[in-house]
Amino acid sequence: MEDPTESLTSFSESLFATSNQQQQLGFMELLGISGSLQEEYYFSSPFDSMLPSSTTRGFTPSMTTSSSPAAEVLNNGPATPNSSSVSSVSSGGNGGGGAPNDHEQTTTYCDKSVGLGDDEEEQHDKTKKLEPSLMQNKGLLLCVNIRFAGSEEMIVDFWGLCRLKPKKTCEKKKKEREPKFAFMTKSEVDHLEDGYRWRKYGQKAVKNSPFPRSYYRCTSASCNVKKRVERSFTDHSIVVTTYEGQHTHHSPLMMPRPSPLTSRYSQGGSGRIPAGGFSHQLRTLTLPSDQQQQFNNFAPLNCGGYNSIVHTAANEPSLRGSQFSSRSPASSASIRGGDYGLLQDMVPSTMNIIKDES
DNA sequence: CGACTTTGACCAGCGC
DNA sequence: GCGCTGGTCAAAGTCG
Repeated sequence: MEDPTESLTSFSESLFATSNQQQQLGFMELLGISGSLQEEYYFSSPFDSMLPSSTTRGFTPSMTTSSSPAAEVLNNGPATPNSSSVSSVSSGGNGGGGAPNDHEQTTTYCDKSVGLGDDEEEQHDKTKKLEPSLMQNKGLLLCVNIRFAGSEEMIVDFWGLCRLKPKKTCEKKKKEREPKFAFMTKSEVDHLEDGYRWRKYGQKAVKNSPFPRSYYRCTSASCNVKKRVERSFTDHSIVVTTYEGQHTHHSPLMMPRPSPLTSRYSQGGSGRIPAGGFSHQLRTLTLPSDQQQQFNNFAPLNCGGYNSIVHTAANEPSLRGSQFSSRSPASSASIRGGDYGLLQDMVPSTMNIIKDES
């Protein structure tokens, strides 16, 4: 059976890597991250998308495999206690010089569920009770591989960005919450070092999962950022980290290790977090024009100078049943400096975001 | 001794 | 109203 993580990774890559057009799209525009977001955003679980399409609102991928020298496998070495032991397939390009992969995946997405308009959504809600996880899965939008630096190479997958529309019945009741962003990380360690200091304040057993969920709070006095860490019950190697809120301070563990790549980004940074203060590299992402439009259609909000991308992709024929061929060697896109600064608020600072300049 | 983790208790939201 | 679940609190324990 195909590894669902890999398959979804493949999909996400293909989303960005299928065109020769070099249109660039800011990463945070893709994410729709902004400090003034009023809704909760999630990166949906890939496994939600693997659920039967009759109940899933995400893509329903089907896959084939074939050989491709352009693909690569990362981090096949033994696990280290503090690093990922598992890796998913990354797209081609230099990407750190991984070995060629054995197979390429061509992913076909029958995203009948993606693109539900609000009306359609409501109709859907009326007729079918959805699991909470499925509710989050209103469209797989984005998946980015991030690698840890050096020997602690790791792949982090950003899964589809979804908007969780609050139920109308509880709109008034629910207290306003900070925007949430979830990251799925293949890792053996639950609590990934992300440059900030966290204090664990709770742990709860999760329903339908043998793994407990841990609750952390940023130890900075004025910072009320929280994060939840739990393991995916469908793939125990995946750690789901959900961040809530935005840091009001710089990373206390930030170690300035400027590199040519990071210094480049530091020039265009937002100033939010000094780009040179991280050893990040950005893997460029390119979105073909039609797909960029697709992502732009996910962006009804324009907050803080960033066009957020979250939107139901209603009536988007470009994604319906579209077939993406991954491992395009021409894959690249850019994450602009300002977006990058915001990204660093979200992404563990020990991760390297691979910049693919091929 | 301070910072952090552990863990049981408590509370609120939600569905039935 | 009741029970389930998620989220948080706080006392106790651990560690450097």
